[in-house]
Amino acid sequence: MRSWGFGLRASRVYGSARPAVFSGVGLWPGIMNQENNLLTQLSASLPELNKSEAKVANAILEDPEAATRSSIAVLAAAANVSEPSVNRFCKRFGASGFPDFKLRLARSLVSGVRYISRAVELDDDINTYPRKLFDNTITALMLARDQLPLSAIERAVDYLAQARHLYFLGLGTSAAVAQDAEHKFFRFKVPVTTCTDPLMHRMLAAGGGVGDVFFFISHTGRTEILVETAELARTTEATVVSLTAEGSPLAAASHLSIGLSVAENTEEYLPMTSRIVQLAVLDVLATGMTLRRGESILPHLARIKDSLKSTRFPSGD
Amino acid sequence: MRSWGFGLRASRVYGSARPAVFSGVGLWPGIMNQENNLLTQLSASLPELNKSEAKVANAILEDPEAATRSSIAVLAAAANVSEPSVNRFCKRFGASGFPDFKLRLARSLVSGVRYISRAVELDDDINTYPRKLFDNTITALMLARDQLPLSAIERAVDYLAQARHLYFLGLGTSAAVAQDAEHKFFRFKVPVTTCTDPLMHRMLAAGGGVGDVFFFISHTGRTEILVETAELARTTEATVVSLTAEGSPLAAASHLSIGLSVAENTEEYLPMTSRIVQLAVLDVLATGMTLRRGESILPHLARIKDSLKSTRFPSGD
DNA sequence: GATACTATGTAGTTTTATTACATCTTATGC
DNA sequence: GCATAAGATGTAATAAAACTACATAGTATC
Repeated sequence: MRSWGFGLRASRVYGSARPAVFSGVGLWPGIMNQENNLLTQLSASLPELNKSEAKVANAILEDPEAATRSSIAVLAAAANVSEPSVNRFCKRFGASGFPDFKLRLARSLVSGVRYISRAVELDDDINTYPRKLFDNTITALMLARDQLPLSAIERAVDYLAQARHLYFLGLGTSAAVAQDAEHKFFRFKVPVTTCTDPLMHRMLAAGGGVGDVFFFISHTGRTEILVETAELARTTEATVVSLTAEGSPLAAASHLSIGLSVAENTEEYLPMTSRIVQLAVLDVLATGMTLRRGESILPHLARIKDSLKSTRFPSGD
Repeated sequence: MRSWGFGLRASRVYGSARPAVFSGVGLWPGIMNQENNLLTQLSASLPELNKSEAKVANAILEDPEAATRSSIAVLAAAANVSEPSVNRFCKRFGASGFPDFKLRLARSLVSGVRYISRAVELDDDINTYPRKLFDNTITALMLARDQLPLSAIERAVDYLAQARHLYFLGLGTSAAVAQDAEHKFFRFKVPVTTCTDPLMHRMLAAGGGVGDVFFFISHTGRTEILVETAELARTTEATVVSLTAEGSPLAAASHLSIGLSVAENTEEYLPMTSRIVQLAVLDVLATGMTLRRGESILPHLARIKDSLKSTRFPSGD
């Protein structure tokens, strides 16, 4: 018998039934993450299933919505298996039977990420591709959330909170992320510098001193000029922090690296999910800084926010 | 007979059945808002129901979770009514029968608790606040995904695809979003201009002509200078598109508005979720444009992507 | 108080799901 | 390469659940 890949194995003590693939219980009702989403489980355990079970799984993945409305007979016919096979399939996934399984499936469909194969196809239309893209982004965020290097984040907040001058440096798509960071961190009464000129980067890095924090942002972590700038900054008294791919040259060049492992679909031509995850992490850092500063910073933040009021048309609410 | 409060009345033409209390159909399955949440409906129509139906409704409201797991017999017993009464009850609420009703109920339960945003508290620690922030972002994306104004998006893609020159204009946090958009849309061989200087905005807008598309990005849609610029652009032959709050002055000033209703937590001092949703929508637009251009654009996109290779340290994979 | 209509329940029917068991398939040891 | 055993899958019978037609009880109205 094959191993299950999650450390579960068949125990032959209690009878001849195969082990449940998953019997996960939600944290609390309504909150779903990738791990307890039925569809995700289904496609994840696809290779571990035997022939007829795989047929059922595929039939469900094909049109999960329809599956929730079908009777066991209809689904069995769609999958080309017998009704008991469907029933066994349901039990393997922790359900008490087919109706229970349908219920779980229905729940997963609501909050879950619908499409398992998420690449946009050339013949997708307006009803499919926006959803796929959102689902990809959501999935990436869920993944990142669950793999967040919390200790690195905590240390990064330490550095940021103590910084006398912040530099956010990024190129290409990451330049926009750096700009966003600037718009966030200037609120903490720290001078923030962002720029996209790599020569300027070098000069800033060369002039780094105590209290300066150079924060590098790069999806790949392999852009030569950026890595060189980071190395240059490290020869000074400044602190070098990076938000980049785990184990990349840029990460190696930094005092502290917040390692992300966002798998940007290599088939995609447009950078999508990685920068959104970066932004979310920067939100975390900025919030961490707010918490570090304590209540005293709140009036200051409020003042900054209110300063924009007079530039706006009054709103109804 | 009393009126139902939604303009529905009993029509005695087609037989003696009482009218359905609600036969709302979601845009597509999985989309729920307060109005078509079954529990909300249930308690709302409680006074309109007759005795046994009210008993059933109460039994369900008492423990909706249990109701989704019960058989019709169990629920009938719990409500002290007969099974057909439960069945009729289900049909009155638009379901095809009891199983269908349970399915809808299960979905409602998920979506009911789903849209709770969890605010960060001052005493949150590293184990709680990053997760809260990610969850809030994910929730915002799910909400946006489910309320995406698809027809507006489709029309926006039309405009963008036909544009001879694109201008992405935004201020503050939205400036970073505009910059990101520039980094995406230049790939389609269209001249793209972004800038953050409002005087420059005005001059650009004043010079708008046929084929120019001004794309305004603003969370509130109420920033005066931006709205004025949009109005100015509209006096020219250019097309004005906006990605902003539904029903805002900026939306009104535009030929086409992609209306978002991201409820940025007003207690928050840092802009967070709104810009991420904006970015995701821009991803959708860029993808829509790719699809519109068809296969022929792919080599071009690949060339642009490959152009960066030589700037990077070689990677293992 | 009779009438007509609505509401609710009973009993039977149909549909759906589950179980027990038989058959076929696949892996393994000799 | 065959025998054996374990597993996988289907068949058929059974049980459970849901639904329908119809009967009866309740209620409002004249």
